[in-house]
Amino acid sequence: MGMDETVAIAKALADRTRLRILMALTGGELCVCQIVEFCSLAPSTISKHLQILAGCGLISGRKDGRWVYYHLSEKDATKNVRGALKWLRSSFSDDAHSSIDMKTLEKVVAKDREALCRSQSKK
Amino acid sequence: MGMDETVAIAKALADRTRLRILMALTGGELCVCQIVEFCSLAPSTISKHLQILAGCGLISGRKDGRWVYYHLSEKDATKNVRGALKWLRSSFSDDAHSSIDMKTLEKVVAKDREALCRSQSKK
DNA sequence: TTGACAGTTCGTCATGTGGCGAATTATAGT
DNA sequence: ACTATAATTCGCCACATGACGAACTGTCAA
Repeated sequence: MGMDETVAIAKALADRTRLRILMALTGGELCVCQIVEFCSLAPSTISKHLQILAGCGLISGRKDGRWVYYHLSEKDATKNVRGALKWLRSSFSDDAHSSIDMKTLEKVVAKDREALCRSQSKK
Repeated sequence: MGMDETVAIAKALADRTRLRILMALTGGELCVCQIVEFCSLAPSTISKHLQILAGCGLISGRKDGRWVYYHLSEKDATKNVRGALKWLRSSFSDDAHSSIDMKTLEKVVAKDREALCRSQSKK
């Protein structure tokens, strides 16, 4: 506990891509391939971001077969993490751009998950 | 407004020195030379940190003669900044290390301000 | 007006960070 | 067992960041 934890959390939040991931996860858990599609970045890049977010407890992963689903930490999180997520939620709620981004997300979620993964492997 | 502001705030918080400055300022405004002493870093380094914190509205400066005093933003801050500061306050309050740091700060504040500046110019 | 000095800005350097593709790991289907 | 594939890890590169000292700016005192 202490300042180092706070620095780690702030570092995790100090990146646009990671904030977009967290914002996307406010709608519920997502598969890695969905996050990759949403962010339009390489799977290796997204995986690294997810490790950073999970490393300080902001998100948690759940493995289901070949797929891994990530979700925001809730009750299980430290008080510090919960405070950070609370700030983020209020920040997103008065963010005009978020709503545009959320539409992008809806399109991704609407796609069939298997078709999505197949389309990624073609690249 | 929006995500860019949130990223800027998070970047500003993503550094141990800047967090220590913010923590110190929770006790009220401080002169730059006091912050320099508290952090044990070069004035140019501290100045840069203060510009970053002020740049996203977390702190404000007040010039008084040759001295500049910085303080945490309050009512004048955006909702986003106020949310971030609220998170930080709760974070500092359960930080065991903060109390040690605050004693360091007390010693700095206890020193005569002019004597402090003189001792710095000797270096 | 000249000198001293608080603070900022500038130039430089070492280190940290985000991006990608290639290689690796683990799981599902044939 | 073998192949395909979701995800992670590794190695690399370009760029951002934090540190310093030197130079600059503005203000007070002699």
